[in-house]
Amino acid sequence: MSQAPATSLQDIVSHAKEYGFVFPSSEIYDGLQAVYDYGQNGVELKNNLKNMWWKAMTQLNDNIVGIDAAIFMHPLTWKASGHVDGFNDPMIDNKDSKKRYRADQLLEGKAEQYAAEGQAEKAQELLNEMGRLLGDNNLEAVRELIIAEGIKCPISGTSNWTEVRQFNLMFSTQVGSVAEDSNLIYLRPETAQGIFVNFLNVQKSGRMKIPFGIAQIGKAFRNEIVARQFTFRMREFEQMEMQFFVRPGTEMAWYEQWRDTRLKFHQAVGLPTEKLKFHIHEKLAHYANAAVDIEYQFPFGFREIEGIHSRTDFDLKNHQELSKKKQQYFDNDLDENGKPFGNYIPYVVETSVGADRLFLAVFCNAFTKEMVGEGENQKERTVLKLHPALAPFKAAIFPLVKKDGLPEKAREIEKALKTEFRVFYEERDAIGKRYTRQDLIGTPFCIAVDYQTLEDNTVTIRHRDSMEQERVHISELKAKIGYAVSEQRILEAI
RNA sequence: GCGAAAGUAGCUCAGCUGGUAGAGCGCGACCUUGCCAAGGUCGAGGUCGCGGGUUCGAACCCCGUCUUUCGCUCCA
Repeated sequence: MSQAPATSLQDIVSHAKEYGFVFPSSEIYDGLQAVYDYGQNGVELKNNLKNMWWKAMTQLNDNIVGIDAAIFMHPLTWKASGHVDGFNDPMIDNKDSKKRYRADQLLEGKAEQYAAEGQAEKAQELLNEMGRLLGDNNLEAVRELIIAEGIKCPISGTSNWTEVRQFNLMFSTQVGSVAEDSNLIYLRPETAQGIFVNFLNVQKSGRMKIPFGIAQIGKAFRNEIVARQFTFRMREFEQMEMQFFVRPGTEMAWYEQWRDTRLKFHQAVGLPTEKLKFHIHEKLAHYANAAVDIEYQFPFGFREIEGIHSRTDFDLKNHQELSKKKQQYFDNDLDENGKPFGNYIPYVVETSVGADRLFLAVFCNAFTKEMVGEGENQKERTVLKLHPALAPFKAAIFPLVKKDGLPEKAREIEKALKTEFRVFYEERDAIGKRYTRQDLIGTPFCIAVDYQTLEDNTVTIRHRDSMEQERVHISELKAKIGYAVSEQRILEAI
């Protein structure tokens, strides 16, 4: 038995394109970097994943409801979230080493050096000056300050710096049909804020009691410095986020619970335990007091597919401040002294999955090259071993040959099944070729209609992963396929 | 943004020291065919990423440009 051939990301990218899962955006115009389109099979798989997530959140938890907020939001939203101030990093390159640094980090490093040398005052002065210049957006002065401080590139040892440039995380656009009157607004860089600004709307209209959650699936947009690794980093991507509102002080318990629940979800959709791990953030973002990523082992290494963050009351507190609208909740539950917990701004535990990353993880995991057959008949087979509930097509129906009434019989079966499952009918080419085509797109079952079918109404079901066949009566098909492809199997495993 | 490599049929790729483009698979039609990419016959499909230059002549040499991949920088 020879070894199964190694698979690379390149194989997966090619397969995704060849079989209608993912196409490069605007390919006829040479493409658009870091943007991809989902094809006829990709959209099915992605929709199935999104649907599983939606049900895992809203159907399995009676205290979680969903919303669908707009992509456009009031500009102050991004002031409150910290995206305007927090993610505009000034960048500078060293011309000799070609290394890029964050200008503020270079200056902070220098300040630390002063502090270590006992010149605390000088260190503070430098930081103040830097803060002032960055506040004024005076990038040229920041560069001059770096040069004046004699900061050198650790690699090249020179001060041959380029100008300082701003890295813009958010995409902006104009709202208002007349150019002069229009306002600059941003395409949302995360869906979370659509949930936060609707926190009270949902809480009041749904009579929600803490703890409760709001789930949302939607597009978000970010400028990436580099876009690599296929759909792992895209400028336009889709998030599946759930913000869970809790009483302050209870957030760590909920954080741990959601961390474990979310891991189970990824296992339930078919990602193997040994390819998943937690990665705990040591350095926390400006809004979090605890953060962990669920990482999947892609062909290019372990990478984040989901983040679970304890966001404290950072977002709601800032929205309250900027909007001047109270974001408080009155908690009627009684504390240990028998008094209501009363008014507070809830703490938030966030679970945030990249739909595209989950898709890529599931696709990479399903993509299998294996050797089948014995001796001289041994050959390579490529098969997408998707969880049956996620597969674009649930079953394919083939008449063994295109004559003698077999196609008519097969069409009858197709008609009976198509209202329940997405099925594929094909009568051309040799049946082996048809089986192979279905393997390539991950169809779990192939139903073959042969001469025996005409006599006793039985067909063969060929199983994708084992390639084994079993003969069943036509009347059993719905139950047999239905169980295998049911979402219930996934939801029960969470 | 820097460095390196690549761009030829739907896909994977070949194409020598410059001489008007090829294979395999796939695709379409027909014939054959009783279960794992089956055989046969015929057929469609390419201004060789784009623009310029050198040359009698460029897929090939030179310059520019775009796109992709890998590495570095960044990563909420």
